[in-house]
Amino acid sequence: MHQPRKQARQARSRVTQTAIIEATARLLESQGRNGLTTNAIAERAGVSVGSLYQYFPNKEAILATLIRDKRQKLLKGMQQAVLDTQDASPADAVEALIRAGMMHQYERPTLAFEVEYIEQRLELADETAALAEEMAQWVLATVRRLQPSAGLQEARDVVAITKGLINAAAMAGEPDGNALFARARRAVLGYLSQMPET
Amino acid sequence: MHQPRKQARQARSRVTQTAIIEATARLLESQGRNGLTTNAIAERAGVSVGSLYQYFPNKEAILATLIRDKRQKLLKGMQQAVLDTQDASPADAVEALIRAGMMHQYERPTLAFEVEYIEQRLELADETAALAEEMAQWVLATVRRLQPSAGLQEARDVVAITKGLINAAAMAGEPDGNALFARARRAVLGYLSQMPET
DNA sequence: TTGAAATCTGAATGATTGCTCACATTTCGC
DNA sequence: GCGAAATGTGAGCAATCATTCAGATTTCAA
Repeated sequence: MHQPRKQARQARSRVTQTAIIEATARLLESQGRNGLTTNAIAERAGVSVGSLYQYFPNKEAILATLIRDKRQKLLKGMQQAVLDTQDASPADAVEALIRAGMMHQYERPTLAFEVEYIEQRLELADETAALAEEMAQWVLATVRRLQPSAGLQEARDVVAITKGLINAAAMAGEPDGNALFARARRAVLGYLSQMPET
Repeated sequence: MHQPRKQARQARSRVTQTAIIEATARLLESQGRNGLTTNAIAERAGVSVGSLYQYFPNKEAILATLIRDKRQKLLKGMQQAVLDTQDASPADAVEALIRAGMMHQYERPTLAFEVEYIEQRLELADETAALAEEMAQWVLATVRRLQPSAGLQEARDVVAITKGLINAAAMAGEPDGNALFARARRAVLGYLSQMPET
């Protein structure tokens, strides 16, 4: 039984690794989980099947890595937006956060949807939940500047609402990211403005 | 080559047909698209594999039928809600519509999510888009009573926002449908209240 | 009661796919 | 340059799965 290679020492191995992940992403976008065979990944990445197993113990691990990468980048982008707007007005801060999160996903909306679907059925559930919770915390911090009575549930809802809009736009093949952003902004600000007073 | 049976004449055949569809739904809920093999469907339905092919030309056709059924029921439920609230206040009408659509999906939220995923990658795209558009029209009619300036895009967004909240709740295993409804109501009414004045 | 149509059965088939392994090629410190 | 470590190769194995088909069982009109 092959153990995946412990450490990549040469530059070319990192190139291969990246190629595999990117090939996986592209195949997911174009074919969904159906066309995603190990042979297809290898071909698309321009390497042989064997190479996949030098870096990943199995197909699921490739997906897991891809998903982790995506999630990590999304989180970083949102953190950055929060930090960048500490001196801005609350409304601007919320806007920037939406824009950061939304645009990040909107760059590859189909991929974002696939990733979300796969996450559910992978052993990543716990890990993903933890990351989602951290994301909700950052959202909460910003949202509270606008609506101090907001709680974690509201933060999660803001994320959910945004995701819903992105997915719908992706399925409809909607091209205009800015129009989408404007509507997401309305949805989020509208939701927050309806918070029960207490 | 087997042609799927043209017409079911005996009662037992309808029982079998229903059992196959329901078994497919249950498997989707519990295992996702992975565990969904024809043999598993047959076993769960308490029939033999051969029987599947008496009623469906292939596996995809089973899924297509399931999806069509679900969509049809959802549409009917929402139409009913609209008709039932023609004399009610605009706010109540919107509420009833949300409740009808949301609760229908929330009964089996995991299945709803799977169905939505599969729809995308099946040849149902056009058919589904048509149904979605019809749904949007019904939503629009009701939403306009509250916000006359609303257009088709807003109606679609209302649906998307609600879907986003349902999916998030499903993934989190949220048990309280009523709390979810309250938040969906806030989100939708909030979104509509932020409509640009014109 | 009977026989033809309807329905059901499940082992067998062929295609697909995840993964392995024995070997080839490339890199790099010395 | 040299050799060992790192990296890459791809035909082929074993498992899985959608689908078929020849025949068994059930239904029902006459």
